[in-house]
Amino acid sequence: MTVLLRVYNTMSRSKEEFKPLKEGEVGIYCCGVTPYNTPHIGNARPFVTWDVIRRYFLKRGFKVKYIQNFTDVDDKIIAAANREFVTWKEISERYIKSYFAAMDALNVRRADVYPKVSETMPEIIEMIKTLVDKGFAYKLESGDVYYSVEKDEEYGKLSGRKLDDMQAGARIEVDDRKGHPMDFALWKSAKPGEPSWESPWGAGRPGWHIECSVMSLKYLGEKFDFHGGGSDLIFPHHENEIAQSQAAIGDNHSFAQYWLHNGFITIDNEKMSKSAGNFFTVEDILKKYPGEVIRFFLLQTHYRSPLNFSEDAIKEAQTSLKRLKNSHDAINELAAKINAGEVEFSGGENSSENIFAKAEEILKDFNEAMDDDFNTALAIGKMFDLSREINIYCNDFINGKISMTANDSQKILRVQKIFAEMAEIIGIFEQEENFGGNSELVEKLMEIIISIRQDARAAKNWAVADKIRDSLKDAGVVLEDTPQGVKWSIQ
RNA sequence: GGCGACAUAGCCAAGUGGUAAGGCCGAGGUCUGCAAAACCUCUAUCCCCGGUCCGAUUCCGGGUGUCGCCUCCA
Repeated sequence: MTVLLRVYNTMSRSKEEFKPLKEGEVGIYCCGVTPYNTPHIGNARPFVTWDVIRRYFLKRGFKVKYIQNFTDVDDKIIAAANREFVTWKEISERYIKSYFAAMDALNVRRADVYPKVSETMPEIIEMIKTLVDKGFAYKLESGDVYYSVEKDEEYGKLSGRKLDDMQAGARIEVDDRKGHPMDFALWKSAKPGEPSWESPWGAGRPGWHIECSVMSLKYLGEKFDFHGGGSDLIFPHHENEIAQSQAAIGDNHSFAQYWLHNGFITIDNEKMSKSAGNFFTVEDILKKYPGEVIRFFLLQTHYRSPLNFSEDAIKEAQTSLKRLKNSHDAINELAAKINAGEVEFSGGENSSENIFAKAEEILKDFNEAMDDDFNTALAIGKMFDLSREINIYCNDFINGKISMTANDSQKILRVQKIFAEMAEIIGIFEQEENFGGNSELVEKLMEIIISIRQDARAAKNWAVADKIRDSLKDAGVVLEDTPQGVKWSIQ
């Protein structure tokens, strides 16, 4: 297996050739969410990105192990619980559910494991103990345990900063009990009313960062291939993870080999964030647009680029996705006819030659685009190229301009497969259309309406025919009069 | 103050040392009872100034602008 795949590694700030640690296998750790409220579209971007990356590796024959955590013990969860007079567990469970609902809508496949902080306590305590024993961490009177950044010569290597250059305390008050202003908490002593776990340093809970070090080690080992997340996690989160993990393991080349970070979603070109209040939840967008459209919107831009969210932008994504969908439907219909033996073959023609050759070439280009740091924007562009070829062929065939031999039909089936393969990696056209209730009933009603309209058309009663079509359109149902009869679809 | 990213047509967005994918919108045409869908045609010298090079949008330097990280954050 020689896959020449290049990825942009934040650690080196350049594209590197991907070499799996184990031939044919990929281990991925993507930082998950802190479940304290419903996910917004910016939160969703890394998960859609990694979903595509995973699909691509699987398609290329890799065995993929994909881990994504839930940080279910956290200040904000506790704060939310206190506000609502419920337990932290209730809050985290509620928003984990809401997270999964959003991901299902976006057609994001489940990770292999979703470890939680609350279920990884013994291992977390174990690693902190190791860090204290090795002298990388120290305990305060209060029971808090801190990681000492000065003990780590390489601290700052991911984010490219030096301790001296950072303006610690510029925006937040420095806790002067700490040895160095940048030292960060591994273990926080329990305050009254907070959830806590027993530890060698007294009752408390883990600090942020340590959970990801522990969980990745637990499920992927000391070395694994990819670690991902949003760019805002580069510092301090991932920097601190590296510090902890490498100190604990005692090897500066352990932990993740490639660091991939996605750009932000913006609103009016400003970062979307919960604290700034300028966000759109996935749930809200879903009220107006299918999850597939949101997913497609995210993937039309390269994952490292910023992506500005707006109603117009998502509308455009919907329109262009429809274009691909039309081709998808057209080629599938033709393939179904071939498979059902409904296509009459005639000799002599070689109608599929052109589209077949182009499809194979486009698939190659598509894969090359994905090989180049998962360039979904380019890859999707290739899909549009094939889409045009499919439209031309299907139209010509339907209009009787061309015919097929048995050999052509096999090539057309291959073209259909190629288009489907690309769609599968992007993750579109996999969700059932929502008929908004009893689809059987809707089918029947539409049959009746269309038949009445056809009678009107036969009688050249255009006023009635057009009124039916226009009214349906207002209701979100589109009618198309084609040579093969009337087609309808829900907008 | 430190570090970093980006700047491509009306809009969105790829990309390459040898004059620039794709999508949306718009215009014209074909098809249609009219539409819709689809197809065809048309719409850019890539922020500014230097430098390297036979040649730069692509490399280097400077400038301007926008954004991000240095606090929780995807």
